[in-house]
Amino acid sequence: MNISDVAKRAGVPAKTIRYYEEIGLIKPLRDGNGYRAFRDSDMHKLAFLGRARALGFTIENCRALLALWEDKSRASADVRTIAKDHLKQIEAKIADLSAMRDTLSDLVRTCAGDKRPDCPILSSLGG
Amino acid sequence: MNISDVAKRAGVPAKTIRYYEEIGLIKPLRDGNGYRAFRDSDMHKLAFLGRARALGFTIENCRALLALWEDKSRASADVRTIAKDHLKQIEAKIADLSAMRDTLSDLVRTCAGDKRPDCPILSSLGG
DNA sequence: ACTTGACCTTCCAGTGGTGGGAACCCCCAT
DNA sequence: ATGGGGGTTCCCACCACTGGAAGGTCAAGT
Repeated sequence: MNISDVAKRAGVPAKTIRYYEEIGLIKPLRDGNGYRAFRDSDMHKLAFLGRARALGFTIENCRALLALWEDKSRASADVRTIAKDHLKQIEAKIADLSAMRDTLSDLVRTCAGDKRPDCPILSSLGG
Repeated sequence: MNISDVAKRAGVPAKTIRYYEEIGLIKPLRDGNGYRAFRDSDMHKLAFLGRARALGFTIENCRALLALWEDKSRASADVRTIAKDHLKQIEAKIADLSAMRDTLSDLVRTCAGDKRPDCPILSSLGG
């Protein structure tokens, strides 16, 4: 399989695949002409990575998860720890954004939004 | 005022202040020795920027908001448009993160997290 | 006068995870 | 032989900083 085939099948852009090879997440073989030759196992890894990234895991977490996935004698506790930590971070980010949203929607609601210069949004930012 | 004073007072790191000058958000004067000499107006701008950034506005939005803040004949509609757009983006991000959180918390809940290798998290990522 | 230490300055590099594009190679059909 | 659509490496850009090195300046203490 060439890179564009595996990109389509795994749902990961070719550029990203090259990057993942560069940082050692995958190690595709090479054909005589220098082209990357992807095995099914490479494609499965890439699809795994695509799904993990879609859940917001960092690359380093992905690396750890991939290693656990490959390790048939892993303890699910190790996986769960990573996922739980990540979940916590996501929840923290949601909390931050929700606070911003609340403040902002208050400001947007109280701003007339007309031709006059009076603006609670600017007043609030001005202190 | 020197940079560390204004940093403390405006609540913006000195490094960030230098960066804001570099990209033209503020234009502090200079003393004979080359030190930046901040006026009160510079500090107020920096405090404004700090609050806008805390609400998640991009630098370019901050630049626009700052210009409107300075413009005493602005229309509040222009401010409101920027804030509303930004609010929409925040809400979109919250939606994305919430979807991740839901999926992740399901997976974390169904994972035993013990010494055994069976793991719904990895199964889900594996496809 | 000298030293110390806390400031200040500029400049350069790196972050994360791609995306864009240049310059070049390879293969196949016409 | 030519064209087009693959592939390759390499470097730059993004966003908004952050860290660090190398060196100038200032005020206080000895």
